[in-house]
Parts: sequence; structure tokens; C-alpha cells
Amino acid sequence: MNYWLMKSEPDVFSLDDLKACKKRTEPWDGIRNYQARNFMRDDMKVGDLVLFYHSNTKPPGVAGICKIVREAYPDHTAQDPKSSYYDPKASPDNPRWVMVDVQWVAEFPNYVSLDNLKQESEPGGPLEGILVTRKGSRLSITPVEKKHFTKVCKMGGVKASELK
DNA sequence: GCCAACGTTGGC
DNA sequence: GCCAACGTTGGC
Repeated sequence: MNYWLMKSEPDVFSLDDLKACKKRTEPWDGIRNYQARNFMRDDMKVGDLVLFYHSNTKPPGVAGICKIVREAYPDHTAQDPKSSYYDPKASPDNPRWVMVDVQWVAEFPNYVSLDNLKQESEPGGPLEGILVTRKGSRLSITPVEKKHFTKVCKMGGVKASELK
């Protein structure tokens, strides 16, 4: 079982939006970065838990938890000329990009802002090494260590051991 | 809106 | 295969 952090701009798609979806489930489409794609394609498994991060908002931070309910399959928006995610190099033979399905799990009673994360990821801190607080880190999907996942849940006011 | 950091593209 | 130019991300 792996843990992840996934970024989304809440103006585009927020944790609340996910909660409002049918079965609280929605494809995570539009990933157009190879490193992020490879994480999805090679390492994401059904049941993996995800920190749902709101980017490009004030303040940025982790809003809650979702989980992987379907493993990687072709992202059809890459083949749709009308989609803003259209990629002319994608085709049925070579879909090029993949997506996964995620399901809403929990909203944090306490929003965990990027500032909070930074404070705890200082040298010697409980989140030392977490990728999201690294300078210049733009990757929209990053793996998260179990101990870091547990700590962020605690900061958010949720017990990681009670998630399902 | 600015811009640093990073990824991608394409000429050579 | 190098690298300049360009595009994007995302905090501030």
C-alpha cells in the first residue's frame, strides 16, 4: 500500500467537488507530466490513500483524503480536440496519458496549510523530507512516506488508522 | 500579476 | 546530444 499527495486547483476541482460526484468518485484526468504519469501507471494501486492538496489558492494546503479506486487506464481527454487537455500526439494505439479514479474519503476538520507543512518539515521535524515543501517542487503527484501521511492526518484532525 | 523553478521542444 | 527558447506551475 502506497501513499500519495495529489494537487488540484480548487477553482477547477476541489475536494468538495469530488464529494459531490456520483459515488463520490471521479477520474483524475489531465495529468500531462511524465513523472506524474509514471507514478500513476506503475505504482498506484487500488486502496492507496491520497492527501488531496489545494494549489493556487489562499492558503494552499491539504484539504483532506481520497483514495484510489481504479488503477491507471487511458486518459481519453488527450484524444479529444475540444478538451483543454488535448494532446495531438495521443491516439488509440498510443494513448500516451493515463488517469486513475479517486474516491472521497474524508475532509480534514483542520485544514493543513502549506505553512503548517513547512514548519513541520524543517530539519529534525516530523515531516522532514516531504516533497511538497521542497523549493521549486511543481510535481502534481508525489509519493508520501507512511509516517508523513500519518502525521499530516494527525495535523488535519483525522486518525490515519481509522480511514477506509 | 510577478517570477523562480522546472519541463519540453526543436534547431543545429 | 546540447542548449536556447519557450511554456507551465504555483507560491507569493
